[in-house]
Amino acid sequence: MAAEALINKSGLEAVSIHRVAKQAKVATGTIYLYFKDKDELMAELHERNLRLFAEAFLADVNTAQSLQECHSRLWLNALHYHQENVNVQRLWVHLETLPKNARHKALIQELFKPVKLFFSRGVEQGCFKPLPGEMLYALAFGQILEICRFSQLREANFTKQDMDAALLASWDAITIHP
Amino acid sequence: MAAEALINKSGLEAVSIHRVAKQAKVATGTIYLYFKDKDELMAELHERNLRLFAEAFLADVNTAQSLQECHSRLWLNALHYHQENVNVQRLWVHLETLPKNARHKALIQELFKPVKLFFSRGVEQGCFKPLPGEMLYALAFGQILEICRFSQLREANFTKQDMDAALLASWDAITIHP
Amino acid sequence: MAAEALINKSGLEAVSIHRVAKQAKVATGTIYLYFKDKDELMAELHERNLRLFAEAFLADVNTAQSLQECHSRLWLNALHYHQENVNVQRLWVHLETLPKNARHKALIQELFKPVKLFFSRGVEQGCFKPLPGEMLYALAFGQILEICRFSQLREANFTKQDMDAALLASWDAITIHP
Amino acid sequence: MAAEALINKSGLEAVSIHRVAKQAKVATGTIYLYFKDKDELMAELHERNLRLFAEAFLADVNTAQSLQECHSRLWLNALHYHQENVNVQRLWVHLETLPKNARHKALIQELFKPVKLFFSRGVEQGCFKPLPGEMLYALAFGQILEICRFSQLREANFTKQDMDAALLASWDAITIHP
DNA sequence: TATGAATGAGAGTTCATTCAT
DNA sequence: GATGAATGAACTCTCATTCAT
Repeated sequence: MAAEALINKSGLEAVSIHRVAKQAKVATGTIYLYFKDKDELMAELHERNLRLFAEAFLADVNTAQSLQECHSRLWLNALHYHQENVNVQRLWVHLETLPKNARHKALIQELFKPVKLFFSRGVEQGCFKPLPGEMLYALAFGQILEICRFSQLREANFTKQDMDAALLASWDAITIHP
Repeated sequence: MAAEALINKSGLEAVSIHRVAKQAKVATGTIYLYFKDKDELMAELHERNLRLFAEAFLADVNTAQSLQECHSRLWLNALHYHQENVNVQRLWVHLETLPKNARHKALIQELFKPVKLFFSRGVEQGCFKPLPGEMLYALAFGQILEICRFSQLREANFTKQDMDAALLASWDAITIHP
Repeated sequence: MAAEALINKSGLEAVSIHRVAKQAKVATGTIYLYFKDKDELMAELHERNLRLFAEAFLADVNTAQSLQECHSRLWLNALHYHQENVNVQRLWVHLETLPKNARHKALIQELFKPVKLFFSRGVEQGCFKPLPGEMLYALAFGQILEICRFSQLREANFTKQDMDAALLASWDAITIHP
Repeated sequence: MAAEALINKSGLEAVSIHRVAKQAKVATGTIYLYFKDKDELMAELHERNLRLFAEAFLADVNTAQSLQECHSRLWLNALHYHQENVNVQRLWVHLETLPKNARHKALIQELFKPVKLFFSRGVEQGCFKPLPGEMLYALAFGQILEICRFSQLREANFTKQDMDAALLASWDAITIHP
């Protein structure tokens, strides 16, 4: 989508219908044949981003793998995605304030169902803490955005070892300890 | 500050100089007596927010307390702050893309120095994982924003027990395990 | 052009984008479809004025005419133009302070080439003083603006004879005397 | 006057009451104790400029000198003044469109009386063309602004000889030829 | 007299949206 | 379906002017 190129090039503020049309090499009015208004365009952009993230997040993850292997892949996938798509964060934060329609929530449910299953599997096996899936998600992956922010703002330069330790810490956070 | 009320009322987009002036019950031009331009207004708003957050975050925390007690208070302070100041997140993400000036970074360093000390104390005592302060920060508190997001979007209703477990998980994430 | 009408009606200060749009009976934004910004609008206005002046100045002047006939027509043309376009002077003075781009200077060179040729012809024939074209221009036509100013401000009412004498004086100024 | 410094520093557009007050190291309101409004301030600025110009114009000119000596001094005085006070031209053009009050006209009459006398003396002696003083003024000095404009815009570099010739041409313009 | 904070109209400019072609 | 000129409200910012102190 053309709007995406714009965001990555010049930031969220640069997204105007005019510029999106120019980038997509169509006329201004044409945009309105495909989207009711700018909000809808942004919502679909968000949906697209969610799909892309889900795809990247779940890449090479399957039920045949051990819990820890799954966790490790998910965590690293999320890390790499956010490291490479810095502007997406801003878009998310921006769009998440819009009134969520049911369709949207259903999509999220569907996209992240495998993650939910992964967590419930872990809980059933007595490996993960007995908590709701959303909470385990937050505990397991919530640090990633923060880590990326520190890296991006050059307030910290984390080493490979630091990252490995973070991955392990994420595992420590969700698993049961003696 | 009037701009704050607006953000909490109608979101970041609603912050126009006109509206800020109206909210503050002054004329448009008056704003420009106190701020060079909108960027400065937003930057000072950010600074103010940082201070307020730091204050709330560090409330009732002192070096006489045990590491775990400190951690517990910090975590709960952060949680409550974010639960009560939902829109602040969006402001932060917005403002963090602006070019950070040195003054800004210095402020952050200063405000969060006690947190840094807390982490280095824990590392020295062999209790926390030997990682940079920023990483421990991300591991200990990074889930909080995510937890709040889930709560706010009503995608999950966490119980008191869930929250306690999350606090413990945060502790698990940063401490060394046998 | 609508901006022109405004200048003639209410002076240079009255030229605001809003008013120009109103005069032209279009919306404000429409102006910006045709001009990048106000500077460009003013620059094109200036260019237009230069062309109109050059056209009026050179009307009915050709190389078949004697030097004195040429001079006489040029002088009267300039006089009539300035008498009928009083506000143009102000616009010129205003615009001449803007940084002149190369395109602008080239236009002036081109528009007034015939005048330059006229002066160099006169110099070659030993009739005009051997001076640069610009100087001869100033000597031959520089009084006209001043004459118009006096007339306009009603500080003097010149007769037809006065004007004829001024034309002759202009000729005296540039020609060689025994 | 403080406004003058501003004009010479940053041009006519930079003259705002705020800046004038700052330059003069008084409060904004203080300006309004001495001037009814901005128009009056500008009018007095104009008056001041007229006085300064008249003074410079008439420097070292007296009735004991020959007509040609007088003319020569006046012409050179005017030239030097305009060469050194480029911004004044713009101010004049700007202010001359304001409605001239009687006081203003009287001042001009008074300031330039010696020039008028000079011209009438020349006419009486049969040396100058029998024309109104204003016309002779235009013929004798009207080229100067044009010469300065060419010089300033670097469209021409006049030599000392060119200038001398221009002075002579001015004399030729106003005197009677056999 | 002198101050300077406050005013609010109006400047230039952008942009989501419409509609005749 | 597709166009893109036109719209006009809303934006940021400036400035002559006022008035309580």
